[in-house]
Amino acid sequence: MSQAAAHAVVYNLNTARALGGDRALAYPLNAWGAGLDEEAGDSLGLMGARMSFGRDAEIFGEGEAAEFLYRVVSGAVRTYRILSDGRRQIGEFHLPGDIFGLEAGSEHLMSAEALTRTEVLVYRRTAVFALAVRRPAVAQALWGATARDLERAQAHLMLLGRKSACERVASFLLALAERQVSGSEVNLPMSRQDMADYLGLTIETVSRAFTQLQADGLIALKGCRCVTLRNRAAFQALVE
Amino acid sequence: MSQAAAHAVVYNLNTARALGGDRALAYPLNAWGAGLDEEAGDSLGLMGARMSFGRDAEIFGEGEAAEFLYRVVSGAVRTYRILSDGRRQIGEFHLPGDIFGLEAGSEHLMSAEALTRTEVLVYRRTAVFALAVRRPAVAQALWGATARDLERAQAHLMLLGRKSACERVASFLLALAERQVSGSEVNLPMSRQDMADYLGLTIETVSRAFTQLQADGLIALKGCRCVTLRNRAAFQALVE
DNA sequence: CGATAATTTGATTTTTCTCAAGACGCGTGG
DNA sequence: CCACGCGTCTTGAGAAAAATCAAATTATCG
Repeated sequence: MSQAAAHAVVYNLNTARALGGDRALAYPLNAWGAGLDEEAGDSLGLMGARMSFGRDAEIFGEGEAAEFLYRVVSGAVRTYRILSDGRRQIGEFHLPGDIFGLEAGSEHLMSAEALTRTEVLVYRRTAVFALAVRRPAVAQALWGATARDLERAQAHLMLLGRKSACERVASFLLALAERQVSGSEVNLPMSRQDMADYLGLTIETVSRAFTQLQADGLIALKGCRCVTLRNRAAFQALVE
Repeated sequence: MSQAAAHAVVYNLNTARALGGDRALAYPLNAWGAGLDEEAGDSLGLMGARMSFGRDAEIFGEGEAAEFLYRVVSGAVRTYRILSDGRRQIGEFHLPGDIFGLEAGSEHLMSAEALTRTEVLVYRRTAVFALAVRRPAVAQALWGATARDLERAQAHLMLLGRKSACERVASFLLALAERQVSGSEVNLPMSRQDMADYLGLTIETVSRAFTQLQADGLIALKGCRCVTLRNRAAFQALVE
């Protein structure tokens, strides 16, 4: 995020709910434990500043102070790290409803960029933490968001450790389908390169996996950014 | 955990601090944010039941109800999942001071086993959550433990995605060294197979990486469970 | 419609896995 | 104290998977 943009956010959050706009939110923060559907979002008493980012715009960078928490309203976000020799590992893709930017320490350990034009709600970290002290519901929501991030990172680990290229791509598509509302038609907001960097593969290997899955009748492609999952059972078998 | 053992724990926790034994604790739960050293452990007002597990004993299994949180007192723990065809992916190794068993949902998504004879403190999940509602320090500690778990899972992801076998092993050794108090001498509580299943490699490849690192003068082996890290600078370069 | 970027496909090389055998370490029992 | 046996670790050779390098094809956007 640029310094100017960051300061704008500070101003907005400090001037208390100046911006509104929490109404379109699809997935609320959740309470302790398994109550993932509870409408706790509106009870937070916090209203994020709305910000908008263009395609490939940086939302925050590795090493920056972790001043804010973010919730995706529309669009999609990738968080990633770059190794010294330029290799990139994408940690997670964040879709509408997801919270990102949570850090144990005071600095961001990853960078975040918008995949496409993306709107986020921005919450001041200190404000959220301060409120959490007074309101258990906020503390619960904060923990729940973090625990779900952890769960997703662990699922990602299972992909990278011991799966073949085809299995990784298939698992990825299935997980994406389950996060999107649509039925068996999945829209891919990310490029093949993004997928490759998420799955620990090269772009060519990802492409070949798509070709293979198509040949096996597991998917159909309507352009390279739209996939239909056929034969969900075979998918589950490949993925498990 | 056996049913008998689980019930014993329920009993102990329900009968309020019957067991004591929190005094030897090395690393407390921490507060919001970066205050990792804060002595918040004693302020929790929760006293875990102490349990002991032998080598390879199951602490909990995938799919079981997540009734408890665990803190390692001594020994070491692996959490893992088994894929349908028998491949095992280790999610994390937990050393003394670490909290494990945190779940967003109500079921454990991984299994946990003791690597060696291991002592843990066991906290009833519902008790911790109930206390967190009344005491912000407990909520903070809970969030901090979860956020650090997330951080570690993300670091693990960076290892698996885009690194060579040697880089993975070197990164692993360095991370382990940084978690242990000792200087450059690292004790390995896990087998080569455990490391392989953590790093997404085969046991042979891990062994060859050790041989390579030794040939390059980056490590020295005193038996296969004790490694000395020479040339920390070269390590950092290999790892970054 | 044309230019440019993204994706797919092909040929070859590198890395890691697999299968096999040998060495080492460790605990047990003589 | 030493020999034996068993499990773990290391080493080797060949096979498989994915990476790399290169080119063709397809999508995207002005």
